[in-house]
Amino acid sequence: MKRVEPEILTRTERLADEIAAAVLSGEFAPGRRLDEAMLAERFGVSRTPVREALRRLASTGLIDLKPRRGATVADATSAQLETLFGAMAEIEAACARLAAMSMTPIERRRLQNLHESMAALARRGDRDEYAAANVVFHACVYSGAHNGILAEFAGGLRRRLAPFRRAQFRTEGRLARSHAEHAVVVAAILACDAVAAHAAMFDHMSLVEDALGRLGAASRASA
Amino acid sequence: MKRVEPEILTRTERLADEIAAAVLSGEFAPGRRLDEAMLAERFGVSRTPVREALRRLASTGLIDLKPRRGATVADATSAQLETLFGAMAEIEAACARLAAMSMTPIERRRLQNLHESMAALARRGDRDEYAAANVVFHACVYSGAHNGILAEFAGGLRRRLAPFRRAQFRTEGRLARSHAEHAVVVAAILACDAVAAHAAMFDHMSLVEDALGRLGAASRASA
DNA sequence: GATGATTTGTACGTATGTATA
DNA sequence: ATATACATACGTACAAATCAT
Repeated sequence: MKRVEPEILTRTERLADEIAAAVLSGEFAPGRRLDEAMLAERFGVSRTPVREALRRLASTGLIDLKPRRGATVADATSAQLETLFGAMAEIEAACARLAAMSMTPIERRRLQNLHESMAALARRGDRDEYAAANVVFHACVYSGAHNGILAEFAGGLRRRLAPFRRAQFRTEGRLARSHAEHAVVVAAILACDAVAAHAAMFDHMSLVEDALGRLGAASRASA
Repeated sequence: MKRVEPEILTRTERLADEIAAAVLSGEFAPGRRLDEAMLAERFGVSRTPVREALRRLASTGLIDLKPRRGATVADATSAQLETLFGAMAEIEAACARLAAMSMTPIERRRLQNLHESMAALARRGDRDEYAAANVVFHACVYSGAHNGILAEFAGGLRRRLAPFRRAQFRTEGRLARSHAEHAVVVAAILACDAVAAHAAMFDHMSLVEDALGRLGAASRASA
């Protein structure tokens, strides 16, 4: 059996995840200055991966980055972040719609099997395994849409938002809810119901945005 | 009076622009490997700004970047026309959906005025003027969606498809039909009917594809 | 399948620009 | 306003992984 690619994570990527988690947990408050030396020491790496992680996070809008003036934690209300999540929801929903219409029987079967195998992971609460399987799940939908351009867009957005998505599975009960939402998506796709697939996927993606919205509201309230 | 910030450009940013220009001009063909040392020598800088420029370009989707395997120019131009048009239809439809929900009264008014002014152009059969106005019309919908990322995607697709779209308004009666289709889109957006706006725009874009499909079939038949 | 060449990932030093006293 | 301190942008060296032979 062919294994999915082993998901190589470079130090920069892990760092980006950790910094994002620190920001989302509120440890690094909005407006706080993030200087490279501090981050390097704190996470036990040199400044090079720190720099690259900061660039990556800046592209998602999580932090602001000005030349020669360093990085600060962006206001969680940053329009860019909201925009990214909104675009992601739209494009994933479009992929689900197309997938419902044009997936082959084999692709449908594969999606179903994958979804069922994820039930065990959700029950076990195995966050890492579930997160990995989740990536495959969504990739299935992309490829099932049979549109390389949309898949490319979706993949690009997913990469940009990866730190938030990984952090998200840390919240309690998220796995079970995610799996339940997937079930609705899968049912609609298997039933070839394009409208329902669109709606189900849109809902699923919107919940991530909700979590972030609550975070932003909380930090605004405390200010 | 406060001046806008003087826009300091770091070496990395200038490099990203130059590399992007080389890719878009076709000098760096899709699929081509972009190794850091080559780029560094060619543009007369060290590898550090090259690396950061590549990270930045990867986040826009212009190049592919895999850990330990380097960068390649994203294979976008090899994608089939059908896929491009399909993606375009989906994204335009998504923009129309969002626009129906979130356009401001002023934006709605502007869209309506523009649409009405295009009626005269369609009646006169002024293809060039109509085509120009058509670009503005769709740009209105993008900006009305209030999502910069989707607008960016839509604009990029429109640019890529521009050569194919130019021919389309030559078809007899196409102007009148286009305007009639726009009318449905505008009505749905003004009525804040998200579902109808999505459907109307999707139809509109699909018909464009159809027209081109017939054109392609005709040229193939004559070959 | 092993080995060497090439290229990326990482560490760290230096210079320049920014902010502060 | 000038100087001082400090953080960033860039350059370079080394290590590790990939690929070509």
